This record gives sequence, C-alpha cells and structure tokens, in this order.
Amino acid sequence: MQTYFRTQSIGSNKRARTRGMLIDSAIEVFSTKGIEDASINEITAMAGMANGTFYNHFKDKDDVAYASTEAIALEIAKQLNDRMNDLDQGVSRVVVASWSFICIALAARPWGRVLVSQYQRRPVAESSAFEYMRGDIQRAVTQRNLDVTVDWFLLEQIAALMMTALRGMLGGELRTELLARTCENILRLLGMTPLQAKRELARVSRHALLDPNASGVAISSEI
Amino acid sequence: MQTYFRTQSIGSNKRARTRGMLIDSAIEVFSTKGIEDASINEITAMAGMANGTFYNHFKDKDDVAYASTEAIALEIAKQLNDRMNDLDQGVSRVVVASWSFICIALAARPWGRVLVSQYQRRPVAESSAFEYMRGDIQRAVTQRNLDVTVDWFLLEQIAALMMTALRGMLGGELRTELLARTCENILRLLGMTPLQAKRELARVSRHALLDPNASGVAISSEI
Amino acid sequence: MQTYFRTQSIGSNKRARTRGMLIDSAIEVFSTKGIEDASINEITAMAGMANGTFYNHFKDKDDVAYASTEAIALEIAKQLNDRMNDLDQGVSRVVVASWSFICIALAARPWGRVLVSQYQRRPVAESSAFEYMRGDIQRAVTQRNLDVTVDWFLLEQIAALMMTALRGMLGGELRTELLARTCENILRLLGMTPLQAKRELARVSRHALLDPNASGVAISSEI
Amino acid sequence: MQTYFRTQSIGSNKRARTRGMLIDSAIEVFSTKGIEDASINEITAMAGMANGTFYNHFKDKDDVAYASTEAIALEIAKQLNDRMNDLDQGVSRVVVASWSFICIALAARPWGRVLVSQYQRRPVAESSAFEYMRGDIQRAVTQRNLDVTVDWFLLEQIAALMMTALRGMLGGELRTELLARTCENILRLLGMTPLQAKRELARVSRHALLDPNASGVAISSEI
DNA sequence: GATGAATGAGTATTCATTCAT
DNA sequence: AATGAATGAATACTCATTCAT
Repeated sequence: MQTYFRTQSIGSNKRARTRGMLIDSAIEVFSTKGIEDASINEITAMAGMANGTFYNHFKDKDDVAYASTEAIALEIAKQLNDRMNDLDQGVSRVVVASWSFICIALAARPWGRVLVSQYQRRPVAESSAFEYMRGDIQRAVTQRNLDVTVDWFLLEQIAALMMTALRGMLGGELRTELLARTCENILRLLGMTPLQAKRELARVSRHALLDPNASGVAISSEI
Repeated sequence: MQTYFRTQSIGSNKRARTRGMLIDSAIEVFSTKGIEDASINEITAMAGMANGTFYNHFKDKDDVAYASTEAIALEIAKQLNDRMNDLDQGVSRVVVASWSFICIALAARPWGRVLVSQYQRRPVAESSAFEYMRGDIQRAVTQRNLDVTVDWFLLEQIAALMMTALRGMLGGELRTELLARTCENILRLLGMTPLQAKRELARVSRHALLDPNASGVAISSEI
Repeated sequence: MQTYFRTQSIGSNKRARTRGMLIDSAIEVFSTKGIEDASINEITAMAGMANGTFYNHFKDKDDVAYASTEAIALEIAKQLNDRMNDLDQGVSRVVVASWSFICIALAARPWGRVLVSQYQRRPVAESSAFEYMRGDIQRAVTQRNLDVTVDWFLLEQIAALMMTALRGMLGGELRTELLARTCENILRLLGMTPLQAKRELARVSRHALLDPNASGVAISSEI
Repeated sequence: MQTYFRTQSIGSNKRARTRGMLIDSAIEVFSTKGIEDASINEITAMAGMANGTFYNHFKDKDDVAYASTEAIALEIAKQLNDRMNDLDQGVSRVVVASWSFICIALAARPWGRVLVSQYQRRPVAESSAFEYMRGDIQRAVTQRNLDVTVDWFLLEQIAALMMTALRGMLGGELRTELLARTCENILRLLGMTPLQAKRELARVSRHALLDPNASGVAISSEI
C-alpha cells in the first residue's frame, strides 16, 4: 500500500496522522474496487483501525472520497506548479500540466484510478485543483496566444478529454502517442488548428519537460 | 411514466411485452435515482409486478441497465438514421447526428439521464449505437473530407464531449449555443480547424436539420 | 413462549401466520427486556426467522410495538365485552372491566408487561381498546348514575391509575386488596364518594364476576 | 440553555461546578430529545467539555438522569416548602404543593419534560422529593382531616395523576381548569368526596397561594 | 481532574436472490 | 411465466466506555 499522506503527516499531531492513514487506506481501497463498491469497513481494516475510528474523521464515504481526491489532485497540481516555475507561456503551461498530470496519475496507478472513479460521480471542473488549469488558460489568453472565453463548459470538456484518456490508459501501459493526442485535442478545444497544436506540442517537448520517466512523483510504498 | 418500449412491443408475445414494461420502468427509476441507487424492487414495483418476475427476464441490475441504455441509444440512432436518409456527406451526418442525439436526449429527459448515468459506469464507445457514429466518420474519411484514423480512442474522446455536454445541459434548459460548441469541438477533434468547424455547422444548419424543435422523437407517455 | 396470536391465525394464509408469529415473539421479547431495550434481531431470532423477514411485515420497532399492544388490548377488551354481555349498568361495567382487565394482564404476565412498557412510551387513551371504557362510562352517564364529562383528560387519568396499579402489581403476586382500591379510585375520579364507590364494588362482587381465578383468558403456551 | 444548577454551585469547588454544568446540560438535552434518546456525547458537547469528563462525575446515563431529576424535584420541593412555611393544615399543603409543583414544572418546561421522561422509566414514589408529599398527607391524617393509610401504592397513584396531568399539559398552554381537576382528583383519592374536594380547593385558592403567575421559580438562563 | 482519540460491540435496515406455489 | 414470502449476507452508523497524555 502506498503511504503518501500518512508519511506526509509525520510529525503532525496524532489526529492528523490518523486522518492521513485513513486517506491512504481509502485511496488503496477505492483504487481496487472503485469508490462505489468500497465499504467503510474495508477502509478501516486496511488502515488497521476500528471501524468507529472512521467516523471521528469523516462524515461518510462521500466525505472521504472528496478528501482523498482533493488531496491527490492538489498534491499533483502543487508538484506540477513547482516544476513549471520558470515556464512563462500560458499555452506551454497548459500542455505541460495536462501531459504531466496524466503521466503522474498513470505512474501512481491508485491515484489515477481514484481520480477516474470520483470523476464518474461528480463533475470535476469545480475541484480546487482545476483552478490551476483555469489560471494557465487565462494566462495564455492574456498573452494573446489563445482566443477563447474560459467558462465552466470549456473546463468540463477539457476535463472530460483528460479523464477519458486517463481511464483508457489505466488499463494498459503508458502510451506516449495517446498522451500526445490528448494534449493536442485539448489545444484544439482551446482554439488552435491541428497544425498549431502539433507544433506547440513539439516545441514544448524540446524542453524535455514531457519526459514520461522524469515526471513521476516520489511515492513511498510498502507491499 | 413514459411507456415507449412497452408500447413498442404491443402485438408481440407476452414475454416481450413484460420485458418491455420492465425496461420502461427501469428507465423511469434509473432516471430518477440514478442507476447505482436504484433497486430491483423499485423497478418491479413501478411496473406493477412481483419482484420475482424480474429474474425471468434479466440476470441482474447490470443486465437491465445495459438493455435499457442499448434500447434507448439504438432507438435514437435508428430514428436519426432514418431522418438522415438523404444526407450523403459524412461530415454533415456527424454534425446532425451529434446535435440531434443530444437534442433528443434532452427532450426525453429520462432517456438523457439514464444515458449519462450508464456512461459513468462503462465506456460507451463499444455501444452498438456508436457504430453509426463510426460509420459516418469513416464515410467522411472515404469522401476525403476528414483525415483521421478512426480508433476506439477517438470515439471515446468524442463520446466524452457529448456525454459531458449532455450532463451539463440536463440540469438546465436547452441552450443552442452549448450544442453548437459541442459539435464544433467534435469537428475539431476530427481534424478541422475552428474556422472550418464553424462553417460546417453554419452550412448544415441551413438545411434546417438542426431545428431543436423538430428533432424530438414522438414518445408516448402517461401520467 | 406464549403463542396466542400465532395460534389464532392458524388456517389463515401464510403471510398472516408469519405476522402472528412475529407478534408473539415481539410480545415475548418486549415483556422480558422492555420495548425500549428490545432489538429486532431478538424478535426474529425468537420467531426462528431471518431478520429480513421482519421488514416484510413491519416498518420498525414502533410499528410492531403498536401492533402488539393493540392486539393484546383488543383481545382483552373483546373477551371482557363478551363476558359482560348481560351487564346493563354502565357503572358495573366500568368496575368489572377495570378489575378484569388488570386481572387478565396479571395472569398473562407478558401481556401485562408489554402494556405497561408501551404505556410508558405513549399516552394510552387513544388506543382503540380504550374506546370500550369510554363507552361504558358514557352509558353510566346516560343512565344518570354518573355525572361527569367524558374527555381525554379524564380517560388519561383513569388509564394512569390502572397502568400504575398494573405496574405495581406485576412485580409481586396478585393482591385483591390493591385491585379493589384501584377500582374504587377510578369510581372516585368518576365522581362517586368513597362510600358509594365501596358499596358499588361490594355490589358487583356479589355477582361473582370479579373472581380473580375465573377471569383468566385461556392462553396457549409452550416451554 | 438554563443554567440553574451551574449557577447554584458558584463558589463551590471546581468539581462541584463541573458537575453542576453537566447536570444543566443533561437537563437541556433530556428535555429536548427525551432521556432515552439522549447520548452522553450530546451532554458533554452541550457543556462544552470532552466526553471523557462525564465519567469523572457519573457512572452512566441512568446515573445522571437520576441526579438530574432528583436535583429538579428537590429544588422544586424545597422552594414549595419555603413558601408553605406558615401553612399548617396538611390538606391545604397537599393542594398547594400539587398545584404549585405542576405550575413550576410547566413554567420551566425543560424541568417538566425531564420529570415526565424520567417518570416513564421508573416509579417515582420513592423519590426523596415525594417524601414532602408523604409528610403533608401524614400531617392531614394526624390533624384528623383525612382518613387514609399512607402507603407506597397510594403515593404511586397520586404521582400517576400528577405526572399524567403534567405530560398532558406540557404540549399545550397552562390550563387552570385541568390543574384544578388534578388537585381535586388527588383529594378524592385521599378520601374526600367530590364536593369536599371542590370546597377545599376553593378555600385554598382564596389564600392566593395558587396564583399561577406567582408560583414560578426564578430560573437563570442564557441564550 | 480534564482531555479527546480510539475502540468495537451492537443495531437497524437494505436488497439481490431463491423457490415453493 | 408470474408470484411474493422468506432469506441472510452486507453495511452504515452509533455510542458507551477506556485510557494514555
């Protein structure tokens, strides 16, 4: 089981640590059986806790599902943001973010599976993690590299492309070609012609920011 | 409750009629509570039957969910196909089909809701109804109006755009603008530039095939 | 366990028989642990059924508690009414009914305990069984032997005396003296002087209708 | 929340103060949800304390329920006793006490509700508060104004009338007529004729001791 | 004494599924 | 084929109680 959020809260107080362990366990269970089919008992058992403990930290399954996906999405978004520190071009940021987001979610399979599972339950555009995407697109608009109005509908359509691609790839191995197509599709939705999209992708990849092997997150795991 | 499939099977043998009634009831219940939260008891109760009867016709909820969505999707696709009889251009067929599909699913709310609910559970591209879409795209390719390779990934991305749009619109009223954007996005995925996509949409709409009011299916209902 | 209502429904259809068995079991459990502390599992276990069966017949514990007490109270009231067939005087009927009701509830301990337990949860005056009491008092008023207005408050106060007496006596053995005091107290509430009340009681007892040993109901039981 | 017993223990040591606060909170919760449905967590939360604190002061819910009702009943009885200082006639004391007890319990609704709720769980005659009643009746017997034997059964029957009346009145507004009927009924149980009872009540009320508005206890409250 | 996180037994309730009629 | 009573495993959630800090 991956123990990212438990590890993250080492040094925190006991309450936060327990909560972190529960989220780790929830992610593990959710990724195995899907959120819908997971039971609270499985989560606490995986965490080695009494079932009652769950309710000291979460209201119900929806609550922990939301907390888990937010934790994952924010963690990914935060790491992406760090790595894109010196990337000024909004369009490039969109490409790198989309590409890397999927890469990371694929590298950390459980994370990817949970994101997909949760996506099937709720629209995703209002997730706080998606604010990064909105910001990058907005930046590109300001820089006059894109000409779109950024509204919820656009974001939902982009999210749909990303999550569908993620879902499709989770079954098999990482396929760079599909990743590229997804990013190009996003750029097309944003108003670029297919040709422009392909060029932008090529341009960005020259910066080596899209190396699939470099984009994984260090995730502690055991068994 | 809408009684489309029950009505449809009038004249058939009793077995088919019972099955049709169960599918009608399932659609009604699914659309109200979502497939996940619906129970077999609710379906049979809605159909005015004993719960045991269900198992004479379906294996389990997945079975009836699949049957219901296939029935809906095929029904819509069939009607579309009829109306596009004299439409030769593959690209136009794609636009009209996408547009009308969503229109119909919005007009017959329960149908739309069930389709969305089922889409959240399974990828949709392999649905037999989607074969029509594959055919139309292929036709456009053959006619040298599009230049794409038609694979499952492309179809899934298109489906994602359509279902996301449908889901977003089901909450509110029909908004022609969102419909148009969705269709343009699909054309963009198929390799058109934004400008070409917009023009194609304008061209097709001149044929009055996209009149939202004209695209409804006759659906018998009671109460 | 006493099996009165199960026995009663022999010959009825299966559904009624099962329901009768559940009521019998509920009475048994309620009388042992009190309604508040009884669990649905205990009831179905006592009936030798699956817990799910309970919910085919009752909504929840309140439902079965109400059904049980109504069944008991009506059964007692019905038997009383039969035995008082040739008793014309309303006052006498009140005395005999009060006396016998308590006697029967004491003889069939579980019944008495359940009645007391339920009385602690809800006012009792609106119970359909109490309509008999209202009728007898009304009759006495019509016969000009009592001069009171019969309202819910009066009935509640009378019920309080009866149930309190029943509760007090359930712990120990039957004590004729307490029974007599209770009945006299009821007559006093109804407007009689203590002397009149005592005389009325003496008068009625001459008719041998108050023989404690004669007032039991035949109750089938096993183990 | 009323804070009578917390206030009362100001100046005492910390332990007594904490205990007082818990009792105040318990009364508040009990009166809202009934004793049966109240949880220890709710009580400590209402008191702004950790749940563990409860067990430093009480064994369990029964314990705090008993303590709460005894505190309430004794407080009322004590105040009554003070006000009846110069009332020599036992019969009058019984009337004033009964009347005022109900009045106070109605004015301080939470107190009344808790008393009723606890009464439904245990016989009340052995409550130390009821010793006052026993004393007053005994006094009347000694003064040769009543001729009864004062035993637990009599006290229980009187308590039943009082608590039933209280329960009935708690739902609606104060109704002097019902109060009077209750007191008359008590006197009847004590051996008076209806006429004597009515006269006694009239006599006592001339002393203005039964003014409903004058009989309230000063209860500190906040929020 | 106070805290509050953790516990885990207990309970109601749902629901897919079976099967005798 | 249809019925519908019975089943019993599964699961969410509560809450009194403990105990280390």
